[in-house]
Amino acid sequence: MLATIDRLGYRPNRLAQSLATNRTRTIALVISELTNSLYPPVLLGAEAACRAAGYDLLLASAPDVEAERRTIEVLLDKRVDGLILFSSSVLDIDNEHLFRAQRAGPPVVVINRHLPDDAPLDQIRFDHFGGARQATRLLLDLGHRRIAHIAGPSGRFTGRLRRAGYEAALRAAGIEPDRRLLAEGDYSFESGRAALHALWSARPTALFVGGDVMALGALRAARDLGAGVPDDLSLVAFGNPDAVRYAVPGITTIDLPVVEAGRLAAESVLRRAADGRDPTREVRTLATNLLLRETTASFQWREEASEAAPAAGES
Amino acid sequence: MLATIDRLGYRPNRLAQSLATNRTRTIALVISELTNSLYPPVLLGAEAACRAAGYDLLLASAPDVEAERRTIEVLLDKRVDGLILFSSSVLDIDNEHLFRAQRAGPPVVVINRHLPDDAPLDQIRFDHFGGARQATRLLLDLGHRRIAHIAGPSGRFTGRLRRAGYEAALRAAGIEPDRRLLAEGDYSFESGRAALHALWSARPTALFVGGDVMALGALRAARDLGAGVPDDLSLVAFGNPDAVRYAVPGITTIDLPVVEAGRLAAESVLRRAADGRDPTREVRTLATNLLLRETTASFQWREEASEAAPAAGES
DNA sequence: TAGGATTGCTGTACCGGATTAGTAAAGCGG
DNA sequence: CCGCTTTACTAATCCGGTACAGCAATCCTA
Repeated sequence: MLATIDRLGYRPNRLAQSLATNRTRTIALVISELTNSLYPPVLLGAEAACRAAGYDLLLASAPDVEAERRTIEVLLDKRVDGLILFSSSVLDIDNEHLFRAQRAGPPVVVINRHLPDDAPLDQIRFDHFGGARQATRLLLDLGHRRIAHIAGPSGRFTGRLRRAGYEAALRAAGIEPDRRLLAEGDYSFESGRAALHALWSARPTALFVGGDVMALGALRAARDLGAGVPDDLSLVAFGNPDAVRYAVPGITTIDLPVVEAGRLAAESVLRRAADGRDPTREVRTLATNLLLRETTASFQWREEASEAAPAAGES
Repeated sequence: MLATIDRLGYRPNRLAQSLATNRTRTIALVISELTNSLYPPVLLGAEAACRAAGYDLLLASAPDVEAERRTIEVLLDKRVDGLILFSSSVLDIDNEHLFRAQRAGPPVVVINRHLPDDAPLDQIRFDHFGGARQATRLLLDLGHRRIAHIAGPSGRFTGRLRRAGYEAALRAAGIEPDRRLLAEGDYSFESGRAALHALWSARPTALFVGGDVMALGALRAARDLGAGVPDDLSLVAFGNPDAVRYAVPGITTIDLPVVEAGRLAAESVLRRAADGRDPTREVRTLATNLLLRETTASFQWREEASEAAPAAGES
């Protein structure tokens, strides 16, 4: 009997099955920029968790909020059993459609999105503040005092939090953040390059860059300026180590646990899909990892001495 | 009446709808490596075409052939109306599952996959041979005679075709390809770097690299070797210009019309989804574009002259 | 104005399974 | 060996729509 079924190549019609059971055994992962190097590992983690639970994972792209709204509608129409969003870090977007989806539809979990702690859905966060503090501390521990920062856009919470972490670390070391040592970029290569050019007159000996691609730009700027890295300038980046993989020298990076984020998000959504409506909400914040590579070195007096005039001391 | 429907937020159950109509108004795009910089534009093109036709586009990942097989099963189970595959360029994979899907299920179209001309599905191809010939001709026209080539893996048809185009261009110019000017890489940065190091003793004045990331590696190698680009070595890459976006100098690249490939693939699959089973098969080959940037320059005698001994002439 | 054609609406049979009720067969203890 | 419970299989109903048939009402033309 079973052999016959197999021989005839029978496959139950999942549409009919889903219509009857009201479950599709499918989770959807909504991503914004396909190019973002953080996605592949997130997908990896989520996919593994889903397969382990016997669920399928579908992907959908949503380049902007409007597309996200549409995409979510489509996925709800397809009756997915769960929704994972890893999208925009923009601050002032309207998230009402997420709440509506979560209310009427399947469980929703967001990764790295700016939502209040008491938002009615599970959240996976990265510790941008702590990571930035970690980066800055490293530079402080190496003896640097004039530590510049190229921040992400202030319209993104990632940019804001990282800057806040940087400033907190400085203050904890008794250093008042210097306006002239701060620049803002837009996460692009060019903005990173321009930022370091602009900062250079303030004579930083170390630099914490709030984004991986911007760090590549800063590295280029250092070469433009004839500044040796790490001899004349120590550099720490924040972001995906894979994105800066081909840079020379290898950039010391604050790494985000993205695979784990994907896994946790999937597990979260799967649990809720199985257990029915559980009103409790989880907000988990994942710690960053420091990946020491070649762009960080102890502060050396010689550079300062070789300059025309030593900068006014600040301590 | 319609207002009431709207106010109550009624949405027809697509599962039931699809079960009854046997159509899901959904196309699936199967991708292998999420990191591949060619995907975003393909997605762009395919998505636009699908939306224009009122279809939804879903994504699914399939890192290897086994995963691809599974993924296709899942998508067939979901009763998608069409399947676009843009996956592996490996030569000796078993494509039987594709044919089976096409036979029993929705129309299938492949982008850049090694299949015989008479395979029972639509194909979108890139003119790897022509593009490589175009690249090599450019270098020939600039006066170069010692043109090296870093080929992709011979286990990939992309690697083979590009190498063939390179050799054809040389022969057409009366130059017999020189074994010592040929190296094979695996499309990785490191292999490109190592390849140019290995080729250097053969004194090339120009280099055609069969892959974008390998070209970055070659560029690095040139710097390792103290060779100025393009002064001492002209360089043309094959692949996605975006992938080498941040390289200095800007790498002259043979560009693939990926957006168009996505669009054509979607249109193809949509047409078949609508028109029913049409036994004719289309194989379309898309021409490449030459993107002139900064790594190509005319051959200058001075370099040869400055060398210890001129290479044995070949023409 | 009658007859045939077009239009509009209602009713019913599916689509392909899951679920549950219903029934027959088998198992069990007394 | 009988009556009751357990197990096995069959039949009916439902999931939420689509599609087509059937019929009444309206329209057109000769």
